[in-house]
Amino acid sequence: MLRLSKLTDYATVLLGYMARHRAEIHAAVEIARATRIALPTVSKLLKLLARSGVVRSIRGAKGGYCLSSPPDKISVADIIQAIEGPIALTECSISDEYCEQSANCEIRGNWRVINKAMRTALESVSLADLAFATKPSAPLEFKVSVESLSRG
Amino acid sequence: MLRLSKLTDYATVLLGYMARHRAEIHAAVEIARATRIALPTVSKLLKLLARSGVVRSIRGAKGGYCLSSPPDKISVADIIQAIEGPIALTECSISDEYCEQSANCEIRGNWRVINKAMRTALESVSLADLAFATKPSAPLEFKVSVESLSRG
DNA sequence: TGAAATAGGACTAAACTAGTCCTCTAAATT
DNA sequence: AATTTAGAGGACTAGTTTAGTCCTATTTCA
Repeated sequence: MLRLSKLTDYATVLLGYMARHRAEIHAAVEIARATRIALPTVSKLLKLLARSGVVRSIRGAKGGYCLSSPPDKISVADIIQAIEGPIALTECSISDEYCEQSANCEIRGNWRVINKAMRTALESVSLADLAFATKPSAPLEFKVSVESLSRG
Repeated sequence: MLRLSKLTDYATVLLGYMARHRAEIHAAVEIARATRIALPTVSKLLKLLARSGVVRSIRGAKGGYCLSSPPDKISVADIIQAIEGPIALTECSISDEYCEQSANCEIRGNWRVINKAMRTALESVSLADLAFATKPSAPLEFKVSVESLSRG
């Protein structure tokens, strides 16, 4: 239903914690305790996030994870992509398969534009926005402007 | 993966056909033939679209379906909602359940803003945009601006 | 060397999706 | 009135995906 997976939701929670306690190395167990997300799940998520470079892992005793960039340099799009793969609303926006019908492809060409806009929108919101900007005095601002995209 | 369902994709194809042949009543069989989507699937989709008022149904012999408004008055958001239900990236943006942790809820409060922005974005693109605006001379324009939303 | 961590991947149950099919109801035609 | 055409509504199924767990290997510290 145009829904993010639960795991991505968890990932933002867990990265939010890391953002609020930056410059420290956090073991998976610690993050699990702090966020009350089950340890195996936290582990899995951190591994995914590490693989795509959102967090850095330090192996061995006293190891753990830390954010690989400051929270305002990590976008929501980065997080989603780390957990769910490429952001694309429609199938053929990723895999450029043969479209049986030109009429359909017209439609899908335009879907591609919408996809692009979505991605841009999600790229414009940072982990810092998610993790910190919750004071009533500082509402999250959000602006996207995607114009005159030619389809390709 | 933040993906629309195949069915929604089909729905846009089939509504695109209807948009391009407006002012006519189309039986499900006809639409199925024209779009090369299997009849039972087309039926199912049209029923869903009828239920939420995107198309109007005419029962009985010589019956069929037609768009209930002009293509530029039907938004992509309408179509998605008809097929997939409410547009909300995160779970608790719909069902306002109890959040175990205030830290988590901060994050989720901000998700709500992003959801809103997404919805606004999808509301700003019409079926007409999808179905017609594919000429290289007329690229699909797309502009969203969501600012200073205070969280609810 | 032993303990503490992550890496990587296998595995499972539950949920969802896509797609089909069946019966019922409504309207038009004859 | 009977017949035919077409939608309404919902049940059902196979296949896929998601969420979550667990196991084994590897790395690092002490």
